[in-house]
Amino acid sequence: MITSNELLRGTLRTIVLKLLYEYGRMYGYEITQRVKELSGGEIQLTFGALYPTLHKLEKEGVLTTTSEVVDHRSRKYYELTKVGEATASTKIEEYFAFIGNMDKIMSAQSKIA
Amino acid sequence: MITSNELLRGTLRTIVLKLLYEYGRMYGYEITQRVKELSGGEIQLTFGALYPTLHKLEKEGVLTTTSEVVDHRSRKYYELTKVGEATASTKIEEYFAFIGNMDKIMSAQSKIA
DNA sequence: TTTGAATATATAATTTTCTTATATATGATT
DNA sequence: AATCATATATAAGAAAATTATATATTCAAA
Repeated sequence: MITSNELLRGTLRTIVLKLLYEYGRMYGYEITQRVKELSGGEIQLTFGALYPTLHKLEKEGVLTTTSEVVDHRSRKYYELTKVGEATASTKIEEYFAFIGNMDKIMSAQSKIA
Repeated sequence: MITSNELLRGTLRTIVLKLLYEYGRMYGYEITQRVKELSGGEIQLTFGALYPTLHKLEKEGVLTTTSEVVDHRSRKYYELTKVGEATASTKIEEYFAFIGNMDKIMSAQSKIA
């Protein structure tokens, strides 16, 4: 299980934005569960990283929050703003571009079989 | 050009190990140039991140150094140790596994067209 | 001839980001 | 009664990266 793989560094914002872009409003716990589920249990976000990131994105105007009480437990839903949707869209594109470039490096071969 | 894309965070060790694994001994400047070349100019490593990483890997016994003077300029070559080769091999596998998992997240779709 | 670009390594200060630990609280299961 | 799952959050510390700076040589152009 990848919890603190160094490669996870730098991907948190991108993951959060992608999920909110795709699924609409979500709450923090839900985001961690969705990531776990989608990755077949391999990627597990930590709350200590997630919440500060969500709060930062809110402060930046990328997302807005609405609180609800469900089953006597409070939930805080996060949703992309209009600006946030554009941000997410850009980040998603940047992700695929970056992976394409990384792939060129990580698939490089000096010795041809 | 991706110089300080946040996605680059956490990939430096992996990139360095991959290049040394594939090309054998290289010097710091050469690593930055190879990365730039392989990525079509899109990924540019910074020295402030590269050298501390190389020194740390040396300290960990992952690589060894040999200094040479070429054209009156000193070069410090880095080479994987036997332990380092195993480390690199593992890291390379981990990279592809991680990307596979990220892909599941980044390709998720809620709305089927 | 001197200025700038390319080559080459390195460190220090600061900032950003993440990990780990901790706190709080409810509901369901054992 | 205890533990697991659900739910949010912060604080201390560590790790990693950015930005700035320093040093020095070679080569080409102005």
